[in-house]
Amino acid sequence: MMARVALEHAILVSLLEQPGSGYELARRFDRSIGRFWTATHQQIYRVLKRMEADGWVTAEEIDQDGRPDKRRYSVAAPGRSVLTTWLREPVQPESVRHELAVKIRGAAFDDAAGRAALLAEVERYRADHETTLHRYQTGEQRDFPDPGALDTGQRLQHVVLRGGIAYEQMVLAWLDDVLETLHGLGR
Amino acid sequence: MMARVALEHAILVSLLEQPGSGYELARRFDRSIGRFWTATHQQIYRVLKRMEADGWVTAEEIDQDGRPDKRRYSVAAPGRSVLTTWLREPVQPESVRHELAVKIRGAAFDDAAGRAALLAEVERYRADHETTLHRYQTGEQRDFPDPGALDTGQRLQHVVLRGGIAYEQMVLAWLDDVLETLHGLGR
DNA sequence: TCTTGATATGCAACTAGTTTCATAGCATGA
DNA sequence: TCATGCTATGAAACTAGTTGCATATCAAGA
Repeated sequence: MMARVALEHAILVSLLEQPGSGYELARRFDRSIGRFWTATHQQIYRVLKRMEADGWVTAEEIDQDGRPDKRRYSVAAPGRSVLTTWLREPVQPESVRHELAVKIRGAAFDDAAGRAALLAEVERYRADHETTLHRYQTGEQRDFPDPGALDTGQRLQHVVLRGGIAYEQMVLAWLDDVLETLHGLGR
Repeated sequence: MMARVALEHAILVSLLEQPGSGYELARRFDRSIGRFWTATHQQIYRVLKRMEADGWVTAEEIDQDGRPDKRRYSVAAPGRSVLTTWLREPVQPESVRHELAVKIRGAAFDDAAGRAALLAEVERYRADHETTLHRYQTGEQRDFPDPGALDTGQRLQHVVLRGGIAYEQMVLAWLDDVLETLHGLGR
């Protein structure tokens, strides 16, 4: 039993890369880690409590002046061994929840007004992905200016980021195809 | 409240395209619909019961000789109006759960043996995606041999399938990049 | 004959994830 | 001064999704 769990492992990786508070983790899940694993702050706080109780992570209270205190978490030895065990297990297929694709097929059962509304939504959605792509590309130039001079961890982070960039570029090209197809229905 | 729900909507679209039993839906979710929305047969049977109770779908008992009876579901008027309402709501960002990406970043905290094991997993994973791509391409040639002569529903299904193909091609190219990067760490 | 596998449906128990609400200090700008 | 927004954590209630088990028919092959 157990085996796929998942959020725990993403948190362990993130804390090994850089210890931090629940709040900081939530922001990372909105940014870098969130590219391939999403989580709300509620879930993160809950899972961190459980991981602390199980001895996978340790917490340190940090007084901050001007701001509320925070609890900085770090990975403990048992957490690290949980992670390495998990790393050697077979990779599960990625799971996709692509609402837009469902809506596009659903548009066949709506009228012209509905398809026009969908078209506008696709354009908004495209703009969001364009913003995301630019953010990734800016991050790449900032964090990996000299790809020849990276250590192991940085090279692995870089190849994952390149995956995010390739994904966004693919999505943008596909959305152009979708827009053209939706326009073509009207003719 | 309510609004994102989701599996219900994917089932409504699938049943509008073609009425069918829970079992048949589960197979479609393993194949075509499953490209962008996954669900187990348990979840599908449970949601179908609820949708039937809410009057979104109607069921018809079908006797089959040689096989167990089945219940064929069709979308009823209230279900159709639920769907069109949902179609006009803003599209939620797709949610990605990409375990492999977490493991790649995690590999920075494992030893050479762990990275070698990951490399083998990435190769197996790549073979799976190659199979998926071939299945999509075969399906495309079978279902859309003449892209000029398609009705609205088929054009929309086709553009979603092209998205699946573009996704698989992008994944394969990225996995080659990952393999090269993992090999490069050993040198 | 016996096993395996496909068709076909479902309950029960569990785990994961979301939403709503609450609290509290300080900074910034209108 | 007042509203807004960011930092920071959390409880409670709910919804969604997974896993394990159970059942039954029939076909195909060992």
